[in-house]
Amino acid sequence: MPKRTPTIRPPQQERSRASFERVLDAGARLLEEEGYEAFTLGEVSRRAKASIGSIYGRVKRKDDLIHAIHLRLMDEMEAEAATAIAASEAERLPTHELIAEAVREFADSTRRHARLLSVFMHRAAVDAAIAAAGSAASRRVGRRFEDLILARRDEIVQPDPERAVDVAFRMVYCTLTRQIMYGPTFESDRAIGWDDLVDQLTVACTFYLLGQSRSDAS
Amino acid sequence: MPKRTPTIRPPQQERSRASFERVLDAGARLLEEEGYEAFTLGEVSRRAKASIGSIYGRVKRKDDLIHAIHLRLMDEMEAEAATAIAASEAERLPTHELIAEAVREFADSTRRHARLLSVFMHRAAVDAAIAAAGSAASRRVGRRFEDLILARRDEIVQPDPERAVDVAFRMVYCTLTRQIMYGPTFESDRAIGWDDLVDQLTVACTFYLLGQSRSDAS
Amino acid sequence: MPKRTPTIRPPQQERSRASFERVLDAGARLLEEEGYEAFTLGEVSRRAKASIGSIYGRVKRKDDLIHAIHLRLMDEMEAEAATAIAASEAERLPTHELIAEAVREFADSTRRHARLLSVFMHRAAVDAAIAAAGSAASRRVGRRFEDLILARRDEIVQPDPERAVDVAFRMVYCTLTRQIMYGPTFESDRAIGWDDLVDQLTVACTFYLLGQSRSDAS
Amino acid sequence: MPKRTPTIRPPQQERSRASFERVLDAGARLLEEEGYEAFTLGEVSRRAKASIGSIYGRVKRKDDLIHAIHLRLMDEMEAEAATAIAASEAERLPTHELIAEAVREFADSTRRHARLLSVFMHRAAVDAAIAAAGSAASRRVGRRFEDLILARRDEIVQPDPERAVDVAFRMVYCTLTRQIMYGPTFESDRAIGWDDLVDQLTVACTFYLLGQSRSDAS
DNA sequence: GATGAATGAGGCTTCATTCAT
DNA sequence: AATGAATGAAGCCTCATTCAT
Repeated sequence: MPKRTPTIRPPQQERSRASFERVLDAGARLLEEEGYEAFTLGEVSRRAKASIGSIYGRVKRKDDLIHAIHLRLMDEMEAEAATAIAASEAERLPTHELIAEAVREFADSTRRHARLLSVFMHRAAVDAAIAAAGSAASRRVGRRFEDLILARRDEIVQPDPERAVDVAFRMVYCTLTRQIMYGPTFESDRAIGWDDLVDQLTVACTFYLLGQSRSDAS
Repeated sequence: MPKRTPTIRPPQQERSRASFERVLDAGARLLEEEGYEAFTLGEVSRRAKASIGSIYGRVKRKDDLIHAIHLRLMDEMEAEAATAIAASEAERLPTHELIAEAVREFADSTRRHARLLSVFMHRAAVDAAIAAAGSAASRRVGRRFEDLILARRDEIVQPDPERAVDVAFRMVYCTLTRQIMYGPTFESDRAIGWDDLVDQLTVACTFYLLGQSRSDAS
Repeated sequence: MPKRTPTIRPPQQERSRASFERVLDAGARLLEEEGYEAFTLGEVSRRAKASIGSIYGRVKRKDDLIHAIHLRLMDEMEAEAATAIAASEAERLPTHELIAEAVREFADSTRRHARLLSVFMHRAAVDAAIAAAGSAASRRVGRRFEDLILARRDEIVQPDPERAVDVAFRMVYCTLTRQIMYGPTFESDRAIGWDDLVDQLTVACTFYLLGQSRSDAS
Repeated sequence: MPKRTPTIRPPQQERSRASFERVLDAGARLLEEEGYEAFTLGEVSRRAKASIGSIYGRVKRKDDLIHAIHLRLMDEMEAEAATAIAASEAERLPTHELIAEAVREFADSTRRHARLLSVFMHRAAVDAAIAAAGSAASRRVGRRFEDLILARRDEIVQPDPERAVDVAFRMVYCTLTRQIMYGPTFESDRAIGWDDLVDQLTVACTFYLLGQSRSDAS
């Protein structure tokens, strides 16, 4: 578990750790509530009741503060994913239920952090550091998802199981993250509910990976 | 065909029309090449060899210029989609080939306009007018896609064919647009090629919509 | 006479030329009166009655404004030197009077621009562009001084006349510029008057270049 | 020997003295290596491994720290000058060799401390305390130089020997300090070497003070 | 005394928008 | 209508100095 926060000067007094924690919290809430364009140091400073100068005591530039908030989120989501996957593995479920569970866990975590995640994903288009960290976190989650299902490789009907599992993960990942980025009616008139969409993604993955017969139950 | 450009003052003279056309072209290229943050009126004016004042003669504010460029792109992409769908309908293909063709046409159009589309999609998160226009265009394309396939409704194995076709469109739309926004290795380590991904999305849709048996051919 | 002002965007309207001229004047006076540390864009803008933004319409950054003021000064001083040297050449004076005249002309010009020149000389220690431009101007003046006297090369008693004339110019240049940079009592308790110092430098040069005998008159 | 350090609170404990000594050393090196603009208390503190607070325990404000460093340098250079002059006096040299020796000693000392000295000279333009202390030190050195040579007053050919020796000192002082402040090619294209320049200054002084005949040897 | 975190004034720079010509 | 210069509101960032621990 390597430390990945080189852009932050660690505080050397307890008092300041708490203050910077307030800054990170205020910054995250500000991003959630008002979006990136409203994320000015003046506003962060106002909300966190910490001077601009004290923020610059911890980070070298504004972007580094964003990165710090991002890393916190990525770490939190990864921990959630790890816990969920470990739980699923322990249960010895039939494969189609394993897929359903994995998709649902991922969906829940994504939805829980929807607003903040969405801001960072947009930021990733422009900020290489966020793109790199976000991509790395996604890939780690993706690897876990794929390993979990590849443990049942012999049930997969596609000729290249690795590729198929990868495509399945992408479909789930991209469809769900798009919903949180633009809402449920961006690309279609149908206002499909979140749970309904998650179910259908599960069905689609099951058909695609396992073939029709295995999912007769659903 | 509703008038969707209320924010632009139509030019009175031919010479102005040409000049504003240059502005739209230069703006589009600037967005493609340098992204939204570099899109300043000063730079647009420089590239289009048109004065800032003359731009303000056509639009009330900077965002309206972005909107005008966006609308042009949406119109162009919709026209492409309409042509493609009409061609597919005329061919009387077997359903799984129809799906493959529809997915491929959509993918081609998306890819052709990748850079510019990507900028506008990010803008949509922050600019309600772009979100609305982008969503409307996507929905029109989605409706066409879904109607095309729903013409074969009785071949669909899912209990709610409308919903299933909708989910299928979303999976294709979201997975492909995400690739153009973040590249092929954002969410996964596997560097899957564009064509390969398009193929696999087709397979996944076919399995999901038609069940395993119908797609034995692929 | 090459144009040496690449850092300034030339105004394209007459009105703006006048405004920028006011900015240069106000900037020069501010430097003279308050020195470099007080040279803030806010103060320049206030004195020139021109907005900060309008200054940035002409220069890319604050330093470029300083450079523009510097170049104006260098050009003016060079023109003065050229005129003076031309006049001295025309007179066909005996060599020791020629030296006296050249030294005096240089001294007058230096003294006339003392305050501003002093600011720029200090700036040269830190700003490479000013050092380069200041050095180039000094060298052009030095070359003229040296050529003027080397026209009488056969009267020079030192074994390497070029070097001797060069050293003479340096002694005059350095001693006089130091007086304007730090005043007449920095390096010595004796409060020597400017004219007296200029005279003595002339005598020293004459003894050094021509030997004792030629300067018996002084 | 007047007390010239009123702005520094003397340390009460031995440990503090050592710590403040480290601050002075680090500050001097920082000025030498990076110049005045990089001289921030944060950086001094970092280099000296002493807290900012502890620096403020010794000095009332940042400038006072600069002054302390400056005084140390002035004291050191004066001690060097005193030693050198005493040695020259003891030797009973012919006058022109005495001049040569005095000039050379001064040149050596100046050159040894070039970087730091240069920073302080520029600072003197803006900081009156540095100007005063620097001027006082220069004047003490100048007085020694002049007294040394005025001991041979009857060999001086100029009508006002005091003034002539003063001018000679100024020429040497100003020409050499300018070389260390701006380098050997600022005011002239000719790249004259340091030793060569020192020699020629000696020759010039000798001609000026003693007349041509006495320096035939050189 | 020592520490270093916190403060906040102040400087530079950008750019959408206005407006005189 | 067209031009592009002028405006001024923000925003970022630095650092001398203070002060709680």
